[in-house]
Amino acid sequence: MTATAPSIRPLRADAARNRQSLVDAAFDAFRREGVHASLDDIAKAAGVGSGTLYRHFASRDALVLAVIEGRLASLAEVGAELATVDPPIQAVERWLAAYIDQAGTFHGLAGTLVGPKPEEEAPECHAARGAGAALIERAIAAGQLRADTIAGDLLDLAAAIAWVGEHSPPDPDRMPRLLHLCLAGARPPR
Amino acid sequence: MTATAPSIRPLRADAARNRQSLVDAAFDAFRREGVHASLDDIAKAAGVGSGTLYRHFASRDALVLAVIEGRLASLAEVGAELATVDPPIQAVERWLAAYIDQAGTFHGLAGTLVGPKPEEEAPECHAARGAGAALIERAIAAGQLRADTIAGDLLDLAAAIAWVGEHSPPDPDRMPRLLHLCLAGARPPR
DNA sequence: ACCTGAACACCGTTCAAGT
DNA sequence: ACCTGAACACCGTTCAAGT
Repeated sequence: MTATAPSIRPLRADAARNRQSLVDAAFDAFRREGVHASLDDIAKAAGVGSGTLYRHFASRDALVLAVIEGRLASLAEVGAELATVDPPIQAVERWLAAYIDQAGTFHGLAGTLVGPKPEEEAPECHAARGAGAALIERAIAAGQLRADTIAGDLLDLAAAIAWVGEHSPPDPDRMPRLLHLCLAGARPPR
Repeated sequence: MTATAPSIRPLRADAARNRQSLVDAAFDAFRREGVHASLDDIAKAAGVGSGTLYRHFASRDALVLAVIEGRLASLAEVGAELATVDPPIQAVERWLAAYIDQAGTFHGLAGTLVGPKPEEEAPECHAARGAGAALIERAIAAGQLRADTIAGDLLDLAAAIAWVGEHSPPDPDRMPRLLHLCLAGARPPR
């Protein structure tokens, strides 16, 4: 299931409006209370019946994805831009830092991003992670990461670092430090 | 709040029995459904009223801690035993592997263990993490970890690795691999 | 001192009835 | 085609009444 695959036919005008209201209301609620905010309250805040929420979003994850869709897309773009930045390992570090940053937008979001099962991974999520993986492969090819580095390991570790951030007292230095540590561990022996 | 600090006076016999039934029932439920299993069901399975559960355990975390108390204690013991194992970095790796392993006992348990706020950290949890920190300090003193390594960083990364495990398809090689990567990142530059 | 279980407020999800 | 909101099953938490 590809989570809110937009139907080929456009939505009826009122349905499109409702959908957008739900996404807006969800953004507010997630920012205030995390991704486990009450769906009922979101529907109320959007001014629609709860059934309408379920009609548009089959699951909580689908709604979360819809809310961060744009951010995931820009993460993919950033990846494309960084593809020419040298040294390659720097590009990787910058991109992963951005990924961690995005994963910290809402409390609980890291759990939506980690280890997606291929068959149920949303396309935007796949694109974003693919962009990161490409940068990692480039750094491997340049000999700046071990040849046996697994891109998924570093992506999931980045999500895990964001998760640590959700459970720690705020410390702006900590997450870059943890990221740097993980990347250092993936450098080739010299 | 130190979570289920055992009162000085022993419990009445029936209360002690109820408490143990609750811990046993919770263990089963957590193993089957993770640490977010229904507290009502646990009380039912233990054959007590739900109020009794709340009387013995002020919060879900307190119940979780009571269930893993023994495992945390043995983690502290293992730490003491490893304090003479050489090389020190090996002792650290073995202990953190055990920590990750324990954190994987129940789905959701990693979240109970990560980044505990000092003032509300349970004593058993404090003892276990202290044992790990001691091994880390020893490895630092031996020059096998960077001098600026922060023990809490490695402990939380270990919990984070266990969390990744909760969200990935089972792969027995992955978590040792991720741990090894993190430790490699904390080795001194040479 | 401790236990019970009804009561309350809340939440996710479905679906018959409406437009 | 889409929306509404009542209905259902469930859950955490409290507390008056009991022993």
